[in-house]
Amino acid sequence: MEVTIRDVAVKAQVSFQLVSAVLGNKSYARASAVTREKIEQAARELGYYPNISAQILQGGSSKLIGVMIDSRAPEEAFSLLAELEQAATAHGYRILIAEAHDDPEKLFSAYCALKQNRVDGVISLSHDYPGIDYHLEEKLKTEKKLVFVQNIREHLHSYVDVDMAEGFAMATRHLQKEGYRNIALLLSQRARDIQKCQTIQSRIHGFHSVLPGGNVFYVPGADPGTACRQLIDGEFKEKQIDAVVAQNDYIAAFLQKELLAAGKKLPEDFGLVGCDNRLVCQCMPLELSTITYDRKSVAEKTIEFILKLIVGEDARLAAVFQPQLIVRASSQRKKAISEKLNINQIKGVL
Amino acid sequence: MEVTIRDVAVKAQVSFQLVSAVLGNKSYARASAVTREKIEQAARELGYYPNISAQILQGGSSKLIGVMIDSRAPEEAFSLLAELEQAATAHGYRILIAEAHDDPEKLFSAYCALKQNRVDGVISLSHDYPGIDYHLEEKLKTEKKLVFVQNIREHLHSYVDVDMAEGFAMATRHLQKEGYRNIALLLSQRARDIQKCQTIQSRIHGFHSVLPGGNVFYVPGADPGTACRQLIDGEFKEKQIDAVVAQNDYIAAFLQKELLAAGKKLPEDFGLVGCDNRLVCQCMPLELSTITYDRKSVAEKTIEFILKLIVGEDARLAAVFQPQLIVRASSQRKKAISEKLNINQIKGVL
DNA sequence: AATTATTGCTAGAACGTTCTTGCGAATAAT
DNA sequence: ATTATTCGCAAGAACGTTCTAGCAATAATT
Repeated sequence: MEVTIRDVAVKAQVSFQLVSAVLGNKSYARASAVTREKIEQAARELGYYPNISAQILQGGSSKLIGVMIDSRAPEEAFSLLAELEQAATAHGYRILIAEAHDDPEKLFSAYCALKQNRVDGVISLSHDYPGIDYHLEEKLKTEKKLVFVQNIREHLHSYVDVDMAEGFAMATRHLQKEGYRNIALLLSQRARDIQKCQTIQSRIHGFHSVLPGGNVFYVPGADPGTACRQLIDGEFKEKQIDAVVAQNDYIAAFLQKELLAAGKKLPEDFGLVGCDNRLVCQCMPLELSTITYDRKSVAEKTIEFILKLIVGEDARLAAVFQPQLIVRASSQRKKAISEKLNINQIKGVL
Repeated sequence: MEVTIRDVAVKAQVSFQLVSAVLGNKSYARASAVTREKIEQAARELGYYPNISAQILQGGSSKLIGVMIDSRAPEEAFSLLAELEQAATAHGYRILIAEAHDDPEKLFSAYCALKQNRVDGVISLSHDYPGIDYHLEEKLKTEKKLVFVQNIREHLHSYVDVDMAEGFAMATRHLQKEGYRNIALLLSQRARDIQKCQTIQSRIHGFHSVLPGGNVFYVPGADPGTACRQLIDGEFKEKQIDAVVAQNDYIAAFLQKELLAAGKKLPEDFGLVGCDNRLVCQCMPLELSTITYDRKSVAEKTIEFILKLIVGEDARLAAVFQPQLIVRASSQRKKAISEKLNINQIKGVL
């Protein structure tokens, strides 16, 4: 069925071991130019390509990098995955995905599955599911070739992270400078109950570093629209909130929608900053300001780290990227007031 | 280093072959209850898990399904990938991803890489890159265990598709019923030059089946906003277009944004239907009507097919799912007029 | 001219499985 | 009471590689 090294050997009339040495151009391969050519031609004619399983079995590498990801993760995770894929292929590696739900047991079994498939290294991409990776870390104290992306810090393992605390601080300061008086933080409820969630905590921390004791609200991921409406009529009015930094762009977008429907003048009455710089920012009536980072850089650094670990570097590698604030119309109060920009521009809507 | 079957064997004081038989509970394994327990306990204590490479080598299956995907593909592809991942794990399989750019050579090399990794079957997920899969099909005439998703039909291989022609026809008919007089199709430019692109052609075909000779426009993916603005001021005005079915939700969203900015009364003056039912539909000021399909069903059918092919079913399997039209505010002209719905609702915007 | 190094190759062993065959002992069928 | 059958296990071989060792023949060094 399968073309093996032995088939090539008989065709080239040499030992199969020599074929292995030549085709894998090993340092110990000592073959004359003629035999070399004979072998290569035979391989070409037979359409030989090596059996990776056999190679792995005798001690080789799989050239596989395992990625643990929650398939129900936010879109960001997948766009990061795409970048990881790109970076990995650039170095001759492939990505093996393992489902990693928010259950620590499943996460660990995903890890085992990856190891069974002889991946050379593992990347943990599960976002927003706190406690889990911590659990995993407990179990994985001995694992060296593991990189956490955007979810763990100050632990045993290597990681690549984005300083979202700073990102949210930047956004809050920006809203202050634009003249908003009462800025709140709007988070997705999904993560509410979990105190240890790094991604949530850093957002809160960054926000409170600028506005100690500032209001934090939550909307459920399931129906953010109605929740926003209720907030606008209720707590926002009550506490005179006039600007929001949102956990992600979609929450900001839903809020913008409801603010518009409630008759608010934007961005004068209410300022908005989202997070992630998704496409939705640019197609909203008032383009959304947002906190973002360079996904390509993060992915490349992650691959760089895992490759270093694979070749045996015995260190805890860490990198933290600085996020970036993209200022668009949704938070430019001063400009809007001075230029009466949006008032004129959108006046004719209905 | 690694815990092998032999380690378990010495600990349980049996032959390693018996360990293999018992742990893999083979039909030919005949062991007494006591030895069985001894073996299992030894395995547990040593933390044994099988070496897949060795299993594959002796003829076993990798329990891997390869997916060829363009990592720069639209988000839909990745959400489908997530569903595939789910469905595959439900059957004990894992997903191995291979980068598949729009270059036929690279696509083929991705295929080879998957085969090298001994995947049991292959799924082609590359969207919107026409001609490629056709090329691939040429090269892969002999490959049986291959399923195309949403990009090829009427060819040699098995496929799962969505009848987007019908979807776009439905959308067009719906807009007609709502009283729009001059409906256009708005496509993404990226695919314009390629005549053979199935996904584009079926959209056009569906649109023209209802409106023969209806206008088709294109916007570049890079800057849809400005393009929409130009269309509104130019050709839409000229040809008195008053409704659009868009290739995807984002194009529809950008158009809505620009229509609002241009002072159009929506949905009375202009009707909009998008495609894919992404989150953006629901956070736009006027929620977008959209054409969608059940990604979960498509993914599950795909996995069902590939599993059938893997177990040796020698047939060309095909499934075509019917899309679904989700009607939201952006196309409900009659309702808006009769209820003066949005006029009142959004009046206060500025 | 004798020793040593190098070249060009073959042979053996190992990686960790699974499957087939074999072989005594216990059990069942005739 | 004798032959068949099943049970409980072990031994051998194979899957396709790579790596080390070894052995001639030739080339380089003394």
